[in-house]
Amino acid sequence: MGHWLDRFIARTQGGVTDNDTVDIASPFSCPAQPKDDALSTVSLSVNGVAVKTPQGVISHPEVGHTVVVDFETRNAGDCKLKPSGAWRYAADPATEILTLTYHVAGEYHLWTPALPCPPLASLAADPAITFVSHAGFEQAIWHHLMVGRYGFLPIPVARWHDTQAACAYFALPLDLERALSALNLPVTKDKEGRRLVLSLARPNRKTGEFPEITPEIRERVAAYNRADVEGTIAIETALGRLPKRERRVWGLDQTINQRGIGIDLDFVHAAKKIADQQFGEAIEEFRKLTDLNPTQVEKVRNWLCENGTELEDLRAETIEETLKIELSPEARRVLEIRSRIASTSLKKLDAILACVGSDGRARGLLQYHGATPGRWVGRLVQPQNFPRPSVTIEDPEELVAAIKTGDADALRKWGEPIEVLVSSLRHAIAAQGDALLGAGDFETIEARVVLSLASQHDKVELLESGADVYRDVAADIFRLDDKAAYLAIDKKEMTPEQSETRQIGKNTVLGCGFGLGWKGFRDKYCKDDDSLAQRIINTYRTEWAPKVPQLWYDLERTAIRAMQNPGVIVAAACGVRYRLETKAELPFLVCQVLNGKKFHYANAQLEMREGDWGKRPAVTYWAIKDHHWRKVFAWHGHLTENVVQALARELLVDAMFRFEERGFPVVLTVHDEIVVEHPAITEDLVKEIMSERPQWAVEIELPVAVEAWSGRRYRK
DNA sequence: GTACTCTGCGCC
DNA sequence: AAACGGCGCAGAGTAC
Repeated sequence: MGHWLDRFIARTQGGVTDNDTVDIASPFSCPAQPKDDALSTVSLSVNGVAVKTPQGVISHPEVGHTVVVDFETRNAGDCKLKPSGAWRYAADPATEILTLTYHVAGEYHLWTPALPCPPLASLAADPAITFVSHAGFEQAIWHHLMVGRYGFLPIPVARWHDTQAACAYFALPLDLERALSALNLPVTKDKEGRRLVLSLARPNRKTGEFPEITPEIRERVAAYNRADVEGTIAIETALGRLPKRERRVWGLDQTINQRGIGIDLDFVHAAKKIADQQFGEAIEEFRKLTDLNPTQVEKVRNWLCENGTELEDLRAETIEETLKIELSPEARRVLEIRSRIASTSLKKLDAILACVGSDGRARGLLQYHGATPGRWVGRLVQPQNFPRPSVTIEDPEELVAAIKTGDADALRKWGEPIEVLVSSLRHAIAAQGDALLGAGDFETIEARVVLSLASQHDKVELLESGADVYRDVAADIFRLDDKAAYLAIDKKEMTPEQSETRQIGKNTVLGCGFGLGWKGFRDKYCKDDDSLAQRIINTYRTEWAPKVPQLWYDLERTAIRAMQNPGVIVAAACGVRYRLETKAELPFLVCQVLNGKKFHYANAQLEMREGDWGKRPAVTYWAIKDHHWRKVFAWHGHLTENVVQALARELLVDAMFRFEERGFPVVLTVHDEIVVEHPAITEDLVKEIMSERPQWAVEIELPVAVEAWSGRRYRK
């Protein structure tokens, strides 16, 4: 092993190179259980004037430098928190604060908008004080209401700590209640309080008036409010602060979420007008034929069955196949409409309108460390799953101009109007003022990382040489008659069908890299052909990339050894290390990748499992799965995927910091893609900034390739 | 009304 | 020597 691995091990001998040190203020230390009961504290400390701590006596160095805050609010208008997000909601003039509970120096205090509050004001003014809250809501309310309406001083991001970000980092549930429960901390379930707060944001059905906030109601809300502060303190005490580098990443996340991304509202309104009209017509026609809604899956299936067409499901692919055979005209029409209507992508237009601010920017679209290995996940508009265009047009502005006419017929020269709209959805995002968007993505990054980690260098080189391995694999899967001709097509000249075939080849290479079995492959790509699926999977594992399966099994063995030896760092051949640690009295399997970045498997256990190959140990952990906190098996493919995604995320984060340092504000990230907004951004600059490699990538001989563009509008 | 499950769809 | 890729959202239907 005379290569990078030796150097790596030599460099890191003696333990974990830990970049995970705490960098802000002092650890939080105050009792999770208050001494006083809720109501006495509430009534005795309204607006910060505590009986035991008279106004003016609170001196900041003695309070642990920390204030834990939680707001209860309502909107006596039509702005809803969930679709609008915290920033639009907080900026809405009809949003009002019901109560603010804050905890400082071991005591709970209540603030309401009625009175000034000198102690709270001086806490906000003191740069040494950190404000702690669960999620970004409190920051948004502070900015728009406490500062904007009540004259408190602003609290910059650097002075906030987010317990939800800590939950995300440790791969715990993000909502307060389930995070507490996962950590075995006491959970206060105040369903009545919750109902009360919700009811205050709804007008009375008879009178149409919003409920009046009486002192009694406010007192009840305050009790509910206090429970959330208690919960936030409990999380803070259990998890502490983010490690240094992650604290920086979170700070960048907050900056991106708060700066928002530019929206072309004229475009969105016009697109929505066409979409509503087209959907309206299609649904009406569908109703005439079936007396049903196209979205009623089970009922539509029954209707089709009664009309002579039996379908196992109504997925687009199934419908596409069915349309190839002979059908009654009615059934054909029903299927055509259904497949068009089923795409809910155009709902993004509504999602954009719900969360965009009065300055035309949408905020809060990303969740820090949303996935186990640390990638962001999308929120509100879900900017990470914009449809890839099926209709491609040289100049987006021509298409945008056509959509802005609001006339569906203006789109027909490119195709069916709904399909054209779906294809153009990304263009709703646009640079503002004289700025441009610049975007770059790391080409085939996951395949490169997994092959590099596995030391399958011949295939890394193949990818680097620009060979289209995806098309190569696709040609095999679909047994294309003229493979050479397919490989020879210029990528930009490919028909949608040819691109789609290539996309399947891409998914295959990715899936195979992460342990996809032949049955899984068969069900996805070749339903009736066991032997083809077996052949392809077998070829990948034994001929194409034989070192990759070794990587899987090594990672799994290493994780199991770490589980068997609590506290001991166990390294895999690729340099990735695992250790079973205890955090908040729970076992966490910690995985540390090549640059020191850690990610976590909460409540990890070793379990003997009966499989096809006899009884063997398996790692289990707990994660949110289908909205539930439940046990999950960490099988080899899963462990490998997590490691690869963590490394890909680190490359991305490094590049995001480089953009910011060079003055190019990042406005979006989509896993392997970064979007910045600046008048001077160019394709070449994006490539230059993103192509720089960190030392670890050089050491594992991981080449990065960046595909980039710049322009006024977001596009693929 | 709210919470949950299921189907379906989109991206990486 | 060997499985189940990850993620969020919309809408329908159901239970409470």
